Amino acid sequence: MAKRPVDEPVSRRSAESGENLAERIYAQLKQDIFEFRLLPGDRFSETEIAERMAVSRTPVREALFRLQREAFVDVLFRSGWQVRPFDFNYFEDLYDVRVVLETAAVKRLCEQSIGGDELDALKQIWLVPAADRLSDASTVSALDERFHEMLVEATGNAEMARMHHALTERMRIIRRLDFTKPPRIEATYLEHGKILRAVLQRRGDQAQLLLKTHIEESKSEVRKITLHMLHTARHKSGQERA
Amino acid sequence: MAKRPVDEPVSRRSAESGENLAERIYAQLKQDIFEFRLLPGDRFSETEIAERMAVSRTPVREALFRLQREAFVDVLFRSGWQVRPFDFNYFEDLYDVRVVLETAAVKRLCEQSIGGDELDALKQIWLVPAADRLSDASTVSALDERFHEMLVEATGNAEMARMHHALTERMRIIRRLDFTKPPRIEATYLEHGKILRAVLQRRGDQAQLLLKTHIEESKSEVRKITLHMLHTARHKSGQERA
DNA sequence: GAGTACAGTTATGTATACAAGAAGGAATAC
DNA sequence: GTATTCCTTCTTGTATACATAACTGTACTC
Repeated sequence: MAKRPVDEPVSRRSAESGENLAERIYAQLKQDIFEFRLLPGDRFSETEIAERMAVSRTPVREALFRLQREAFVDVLFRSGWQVRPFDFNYFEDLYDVRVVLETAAVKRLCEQSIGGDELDALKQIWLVPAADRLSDASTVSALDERFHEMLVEATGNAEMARMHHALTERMRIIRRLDFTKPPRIEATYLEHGKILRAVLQRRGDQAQLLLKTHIEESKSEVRKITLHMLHTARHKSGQERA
Repeated sequence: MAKRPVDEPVSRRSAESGENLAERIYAQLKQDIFEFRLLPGDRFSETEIAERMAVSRTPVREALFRLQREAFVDVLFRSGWQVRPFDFNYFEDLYDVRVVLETAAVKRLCEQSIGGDELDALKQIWLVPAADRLSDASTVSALDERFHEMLVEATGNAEMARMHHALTERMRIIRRLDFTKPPRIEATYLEHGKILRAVLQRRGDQAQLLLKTHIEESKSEVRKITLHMLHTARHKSGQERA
């Protein structure tokens, strides 16, 4: 698409790292939030970010506005920016929206017998012998995200998939904390397997119930463990900085 | 060049309307799209908008990026901006998402007997004698939007309401075209009344079915009439410009 | 006459300059 | 010691300058 110039003196840098600065800074900041280098409640200024990333304020502002729209940060009128503080009600609402979207998706999958490709792909990952299961927390966490996203994608509704993906991104920060303990990973394999089998057998009601229970379990787990995990993360991040 | 606004002092206006320029330009551009002063497929540049609104490119770009994220416009790499062309599959997907969110909402309203205040307010509007009904297309169109939004808001899930509101905004351009004919208005009163009564009687299944049918009817109506309406709107807008 | 090369125009992306207001600290009055 | 006032500093919002690449039309070559 983008035509390559014959010689590449300056355009090499932009080609390497994501086409434009604003995009790169957006991704970097989001990663900083996900990995608790920027903590909920932390305040910072545009200049500060710009200097750290060695760019001007322009792309930084563009990235920040995008993060603001996605509810990761708030701008305080002429008084800097802030990583949005934890709000459990907010996350619980998001979990409920996920229940709505995903149960609607599996209902459609069962009733219309569609999404064969996506379901096959999921089988390869989740319906495997116990010995073949993965155990790395961050890997399983990513697979978990994909499991739920693909259920929605399988319906073929691109806009619903897009909205669900946005939800997933917004919840990642809190969902990661849920995957630090092996029992949680094991339970995930068990429950995803059950849901998947129900969908493959086109048992809509059962699939919906299993899925709803599964998500609401995560929801309650999260509320239990988050405060402690956040403090740990905060501490660890503090050490890394020093 | 853009230093001195022709119509009004820019500082006064910003104090009056919304504190900052980017917000104002965002609203103005969105309105231009809704009212077909900017037509799907139209191309324009940042400078062009900036000069017309008598501001610099900075707030214009901010507004455009927001509109881009909300799927109203596309940026063509170093080749200007474009009002997103009509895509019926896209709008159909949005209608389906609305079905999912709103049926889930009324289900919850019926099962948990919540949202009394919102339902009361809706009663005042939709369950009135035929003589008291409104007939102005744009008024009824706005009330129609609020009807569906309030069903979702009544569940108390702020994030679901926010997502639904975003959907409503994205669909407004096409939904307006649906309300130009009196029969459509009458049908809306009838169907909203039925849905509302079912919800008030906590008959969940019936309410869901009525709502689903109601939305899908709009969806099919829209696909039928849009092309013609769009041409009319394009013509009218051309006359206004000349 | 057709195709290609080249330069001028114009687009967005990025950096920088400037404006206005909020926050915080120091100094002063009591 | 306490409260208040002013001033410095730092913040975001906006305007402008500059960089780079794509498009377009023209002139030239074959």
